[in-house]
Amino acid sequence: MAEIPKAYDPAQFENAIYEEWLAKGIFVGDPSSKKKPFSVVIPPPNVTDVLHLGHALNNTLQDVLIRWKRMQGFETEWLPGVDHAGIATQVVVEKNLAREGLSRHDLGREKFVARVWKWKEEKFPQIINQLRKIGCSCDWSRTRFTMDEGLSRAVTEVFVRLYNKGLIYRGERIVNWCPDCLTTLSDDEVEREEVDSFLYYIRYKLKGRDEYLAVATTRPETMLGDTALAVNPEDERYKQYIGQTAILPILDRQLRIIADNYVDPQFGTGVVKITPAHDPNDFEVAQRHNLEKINILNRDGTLNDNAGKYSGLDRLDARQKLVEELKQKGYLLKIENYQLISGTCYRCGAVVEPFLSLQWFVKMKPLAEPAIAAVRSGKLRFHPEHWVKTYLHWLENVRDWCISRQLWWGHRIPVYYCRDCNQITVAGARPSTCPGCGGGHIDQDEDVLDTWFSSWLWPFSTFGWPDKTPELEKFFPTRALFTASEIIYLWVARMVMASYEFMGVEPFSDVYIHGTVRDANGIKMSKSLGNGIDPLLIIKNYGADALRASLMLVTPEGQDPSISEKTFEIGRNFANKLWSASRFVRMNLGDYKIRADMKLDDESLEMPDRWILSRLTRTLGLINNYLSGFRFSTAAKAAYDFAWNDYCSNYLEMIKPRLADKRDAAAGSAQVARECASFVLLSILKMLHPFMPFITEAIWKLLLEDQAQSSISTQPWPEMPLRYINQQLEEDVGTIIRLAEAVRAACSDLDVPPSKKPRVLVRCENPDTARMLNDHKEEVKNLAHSGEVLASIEMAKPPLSASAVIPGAEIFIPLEGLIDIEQERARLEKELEQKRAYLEKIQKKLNNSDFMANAPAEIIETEKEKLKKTDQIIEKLNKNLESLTGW
RNA sequence: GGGCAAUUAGCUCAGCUGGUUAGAGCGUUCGGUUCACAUCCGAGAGGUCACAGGUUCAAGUCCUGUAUUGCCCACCA
Repeated sequence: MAEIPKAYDPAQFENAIYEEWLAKGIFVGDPSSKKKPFSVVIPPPNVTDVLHLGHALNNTLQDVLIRWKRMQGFETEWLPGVDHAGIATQVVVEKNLAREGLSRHDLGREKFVARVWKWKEEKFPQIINQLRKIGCSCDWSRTRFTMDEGLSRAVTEVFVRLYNKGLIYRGERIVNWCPDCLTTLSDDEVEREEVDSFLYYIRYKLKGRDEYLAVATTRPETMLGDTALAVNPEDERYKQYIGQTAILPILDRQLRIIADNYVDPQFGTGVVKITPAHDPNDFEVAQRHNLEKINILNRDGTLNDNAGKYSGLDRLDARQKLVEELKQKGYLLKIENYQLISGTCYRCGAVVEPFLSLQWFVKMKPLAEPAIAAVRSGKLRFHPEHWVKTYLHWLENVRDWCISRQLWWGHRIPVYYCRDCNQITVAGARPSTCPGCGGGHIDQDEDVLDTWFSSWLWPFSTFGWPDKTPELEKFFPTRALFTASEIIYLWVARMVMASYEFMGVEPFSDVYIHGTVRDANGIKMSKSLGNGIDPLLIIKNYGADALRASLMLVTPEGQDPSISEKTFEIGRNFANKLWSASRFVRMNLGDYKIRADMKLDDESLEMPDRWILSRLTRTLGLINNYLSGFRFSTAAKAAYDFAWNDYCSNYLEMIKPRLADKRDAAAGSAQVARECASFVLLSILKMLHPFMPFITEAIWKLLLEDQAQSSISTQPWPEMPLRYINQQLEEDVGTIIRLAEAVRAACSDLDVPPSKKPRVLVRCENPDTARMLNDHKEEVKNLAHSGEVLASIEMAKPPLSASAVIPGAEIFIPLEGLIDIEQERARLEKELEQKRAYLEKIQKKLNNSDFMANAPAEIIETEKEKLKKTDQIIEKLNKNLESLTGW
């Protein structure tokens, strides 16, 4: 019989095991299966770059759930894929081009897009490979990309449908403009930060009068686009000026002075310059008052001809020069320091400019309603629950979604313009002739769609929508979505909206929001900071299971995990423990062969066997509960504790002699121990498999030589009938464990070397305990690292012995010649002191008449019981202490 | 300016619906080459549960306020 190799070396087996899973087709979901479906779609990673630790966390969580459900007998489908990530990818590729001294304009649209595709062809397989290394059980036969043919068709279909329904419109609006990326940004793509800036006070002369009105502004250069001044209609200071005309300094443009409630009299001077083309508020004011909108910016952030002599300058340079001129000509009153909230491009960091342009929008209010109702009615749940507030806040205040982007990488907007008659056609395919005039001069809209316009369809477009496919039928709606909180608005809420609009149902029932991975200093891991950890490096150094188990064990539910490379030792050590324990069981099997479907003969089980089965049954119940409630970390810890403490430290230690006993007389007992140890080990492998798929599969194969063809991945999830839970047994073994601990502690305190193997005498309070201990001397000896054990109700304390008290029993360890009286006295006194403090605490409680009057009877009873027991223990400690005097 | 979360041992975190002497891992101290595992085993030290009030017989756990940290949202020029 082959033994399990001594060293746990994950690199030896991980790749081969993954290949085998693939070859067996275990991960492929079958739409024609009769089993109940359980599906998850991956949050498609951006094709911008390879995966980081955050992805490892995100995907491990999904894999744990999917593997658990697969073992539970569901038809599972975990659909993988990658996102084209519009602006993000375009920017990355442009930066790459820049190193060759080229811009995208040097290449032209077609060649540039080809270049991005090339990037995608490179990164895509790398990302897939990483997911495989991590062990993700994705259905690779259904891998999708947001710009592949099918998904592009879905995008066009959705655009056309929404347009025809009146939910997509084209309009002139103030949008966020990135002068470096040369595109519109949605509000969600603009990052806001406080910056130290200035508030400039400028005076505007009134027409035909020698009076001035002072105006405060943070962006003085925008005055070149002013078309009015505004005051609050209730502001007594300025009422008299309403309807008059002011003169714009430098350009001498005539500005109406209007009244609008938007103006806050408390802020600045109470007079606001109105620049309709470059401020969203001013735009609104201009609409109300029918003001002219003068655009002073070019797309690249330089000023245009409307700026007069400042034309051609960058807006920030122009600001300096203009302020200088205002100062010289006496228009500048003062400059104050001011904390400004500045918007910057989330991709390139450039200062975003409010910019008047013609864009495509989605009307969001009607789409938001069912998405709000879904959460209110409980059809859609968040874990942790508090995220519903974030979700609802956004949906309830949702604004129309600007979906056009002036980029080259993305889905082209399916809108066609006739050069001859200006007719607009929105269609799935380019019309050959204009439906309006029959002419053939047709241009497609130059812009592409926001990247989220494809990802909001992800849960159903990936299954073939708009076609009615068997996959869609079987696996949609999906069950759970795993993501970080940053994209609750950008993605999660929009998926819910799209699903209700096009599928009439929510896309998933549970949203699990996990934290963001931070480094040991609590700083968010990011590429730019260089504090990231490469998952592949961790896999190389520690193994994929160590990576996964560590992430699961240390990631607090719903909070950010702090992770350093050392974190992965936890998982690695645990994997090693599991390996070693399996090896130990394996080497003691003799001729016994484990079968995957092995059953236990309950009748022949001995006490430790029945105990570990009781513990196993409880643990499985806990894990099922935790996983059902998306409490992954708690579930992982329960499995970890059971495997390490109950199974390795206590059970295996207790049965060691039985396992190793080769005498004929012990054959039966030894065989039962082998069977039970094997059975529980198999259960441990199964319960750990979702968390640590590789090592559990590897050990599975080593243990089940004859059935090496089977995979643990498709084994049924372990289930234990509740009758295996045995409270009395757990208490008895609890007594044994406490006894052993007391012996070990005494020996350690008194510097008795373990090799000494001292005898242990136990004076029990009742005969049952004594009988139980005498019946299980071997177990006690093994756990206590002691010599002979003898228990009775009238055990005499031998002279010169160490003593200890546990509930229900006193322990004496004869140590003739070894014991240091003073040491032992000190031990007992310390113990006594602790018990006295405890006693005092209980007494205080019981002396409180309010407590006695109000607390439930059972609580009072347990307190009284505690008092009694502690009192007895103190008495025994005192006696044992006294017995030390005179030596 | 709003909202959300967090604050428990040196570090990272458990502690569910209030009631056994507040736990784990790492680190630390001491002791161990017992033939599964030194990626291990055993023992110990280490906590006024951020602060201040309150509810209660009883609060780490519930309420209010404060402080600190982090995140999200926000068109006051």
